[in-house]
Amino acid sequence: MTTPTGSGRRERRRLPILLKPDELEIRTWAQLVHTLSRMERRLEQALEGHGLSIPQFDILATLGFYQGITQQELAARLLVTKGNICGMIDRMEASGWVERRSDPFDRRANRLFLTRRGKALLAQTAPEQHARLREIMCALEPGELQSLYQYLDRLDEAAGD
Amino acid sequence: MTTPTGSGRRERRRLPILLKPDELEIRTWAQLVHTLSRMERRLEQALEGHGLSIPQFDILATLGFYQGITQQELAARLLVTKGNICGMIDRMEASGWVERRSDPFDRRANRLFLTRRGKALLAQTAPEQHARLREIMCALEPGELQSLYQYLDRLDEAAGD
DNA sequence: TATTGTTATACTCTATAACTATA
DNA sequence: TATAGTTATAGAGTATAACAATA
Repeated sequence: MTTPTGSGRRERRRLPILLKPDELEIRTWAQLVHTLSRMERRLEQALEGHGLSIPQFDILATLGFYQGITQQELAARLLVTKGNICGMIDRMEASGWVERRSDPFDRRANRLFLTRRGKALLAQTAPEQHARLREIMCALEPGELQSLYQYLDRLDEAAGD
Repeated sequence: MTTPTGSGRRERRRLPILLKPDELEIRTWAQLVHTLSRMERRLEQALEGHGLSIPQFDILATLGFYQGITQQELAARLLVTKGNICGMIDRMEASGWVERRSDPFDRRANRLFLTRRGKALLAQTAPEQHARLREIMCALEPGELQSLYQYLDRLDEAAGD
């Protein structure tokens, strides 16, 4: 049951520490969450001037790279449900950034494409995001960045599916 | 303006790649997001049996470590607004996990404490979360984990405030 | 039958801004 | 005045489940 430090009957201590997250696994996890949160806030600042959220930018960038994928493929890639993607695409289509085209070979499926405006928006925001990322990431040497990438990749696989 | 690859006038190509995110900064960022997302989903599974969300668990764990902090201190630590924390604590107080106690020295402020049930819940969920984390993190050698932690810490600082 | 997408619904997290009570 | 917390409001993102159209 691992009752945490200080199961005490009185709570009058100055700073009763219940849980001491001194193990590296926990500290690294907490750091991962914290770092991503900070970086997201930084990246959001650049996007909100364009009326874009981070998930929307992710979709924009994904469609820029994989034009013509289906909604389900997009959902799988972004690790969200198809219902979620459907709503996201609704909003982004309404904004004129994305276009659904029915797949002629399988008329159940939609193929997703960026519109001209969507491409322009991506062309405008991606370099900004990239610049901000570079500003932050340059805290690491190239070799360290490479290691970081690999560590994350391995954790990703270990987190499995 | 850095128009991405394939500004083409026709869109008939098989897979027109607009953006090639081949720079390590971008790939690492994408990997960071993806890995965290996967790990969160894994950790959520363990929590939802207890009716806990990840943000709630974060609060539980933070209060376990820093009992008696104020709502604003908690907000700053979790990088969210005080209004947000207020609502979170409302819900968690209603669930009987957290207790507000008015600070006798500054009656504007609330000091936050885990209730007995909150402590019990933390004592139950933290080891589970820890076990899951260890399962994933053991994909890295101890030295690598240490490096990962430091890299993230440096990025965190670089992302500044 | 199985699959793609849509719709309906609901909930959590999040933010902002105006408000209160205390300092 | 300034600060801690509350309230009201709003919105995004997310999930689930039932449904339609197509395969």
